[in-house]
Amino acid sequence: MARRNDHTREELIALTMEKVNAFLDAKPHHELSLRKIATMIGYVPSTLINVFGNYNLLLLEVVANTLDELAEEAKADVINATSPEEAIRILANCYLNYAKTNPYRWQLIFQHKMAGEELPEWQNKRINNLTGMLESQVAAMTGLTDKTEIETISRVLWAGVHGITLLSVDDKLFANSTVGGAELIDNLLDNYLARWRVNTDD
Amino acid sequence: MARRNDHTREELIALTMEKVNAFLDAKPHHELSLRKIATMIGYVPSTLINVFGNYNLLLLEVVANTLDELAEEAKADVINATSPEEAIRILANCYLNYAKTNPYRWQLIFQHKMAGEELPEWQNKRINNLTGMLESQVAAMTGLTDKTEIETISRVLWAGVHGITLLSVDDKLFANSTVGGAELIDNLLDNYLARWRVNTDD
DNA sequence: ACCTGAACACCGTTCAAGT
DNA sequence: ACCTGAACACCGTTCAAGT
Repeated sequence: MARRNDHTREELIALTMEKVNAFLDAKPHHELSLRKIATMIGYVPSTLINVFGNYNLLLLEVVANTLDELAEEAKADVINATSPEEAIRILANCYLNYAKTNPYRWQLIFQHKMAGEELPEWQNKRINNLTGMLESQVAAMTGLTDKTEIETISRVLWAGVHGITLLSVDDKLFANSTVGGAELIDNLLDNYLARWRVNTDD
Repeated sequence: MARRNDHTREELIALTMEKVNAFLDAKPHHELSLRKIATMIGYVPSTLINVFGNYNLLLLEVVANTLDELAEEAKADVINATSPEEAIRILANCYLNYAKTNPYRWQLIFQHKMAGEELPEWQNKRINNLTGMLESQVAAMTGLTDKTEIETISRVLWAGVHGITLLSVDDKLFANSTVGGAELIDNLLDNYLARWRVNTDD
């Protein structure tokens, strides 16, 4: 293949993201490779290394895209909430639904390892953005002011929903009955949140 | 290397498990490879394929070993429980502690993918054995008889503890404060189990 | 019949050679 | 100066050749 200059650096990034996301709509990320991506976009592996630094950083870019998409959906969904508790429930179901409809992209977020390197600051920001949404609703619902307490409750909720989603997407619930992820999330929230629920009859 | 017959098939399996477990005490499984294992035990890659079928099945054997070890520890720990709720708490902490002390072996259980092939029956048995321990304690604590309800509660507990453990081992809790896995598990159980706790003052 | 060396088709990354 | 072809050091798996 001769020297190519059909695309700018930005176009190459966009093209790569597009093709990788399309691939992850159908197949898990462990069937993907740098060389396959290079073929998909009509360039050579070393071109991708040139643009992204290495394969790990390319995947991190994909993860960033996915987190942005998830955050957008979450923001669009919580608008309809009429109470903080409903907002928490909407966020939890949004998380499960996103993972169920985009299993391979969602799995990549958590199966992606930085292999020694530090997570870039912009990635931490993205995650703090998501956890921040939850924390503000927890604060509003419970009326608590202690930061550590709000953080603890938010982490428990997130870990719980995350665990249910994970086992649900991986089909590792091993339930003999037909208990699905949505029912488990309902059960978790019904009972865990009961402690802080303000009596609506007051 | 000349033809080797120093070990029986069983000795080769035991030798492999020993070396792999030792490796996973220090390094994550994604730094492991069939070829490295072969070198470790002084054999050739194709010998391992001959014994285990393929690399995936070799790792599955390691996972089985780990699950057995975890089940043993869990069994040894619950004996000291003076109530079903305490048993649940012990099981949860045993899970977290095992994962914390053997992070790379624990990660392998859930990061290992069968790549299309079905999970063997003996592996399902091992997992049912572990979830069964939890279900019987949930049944004892709540006094519920509905199988689906017991299963739901058990799955929520497991997913919750699993999620907390996962984020804790991966250092993905992103907590600014010093909230650790143990505190989160306590918080989850304190509040989630409250609904079914029999008043001890009665 | 059983075991394995060599070959095969991959992989991510490097860097000298070309434009 | 910038881009990339070819090379490098890996990977899991196959199977013909050897014992």
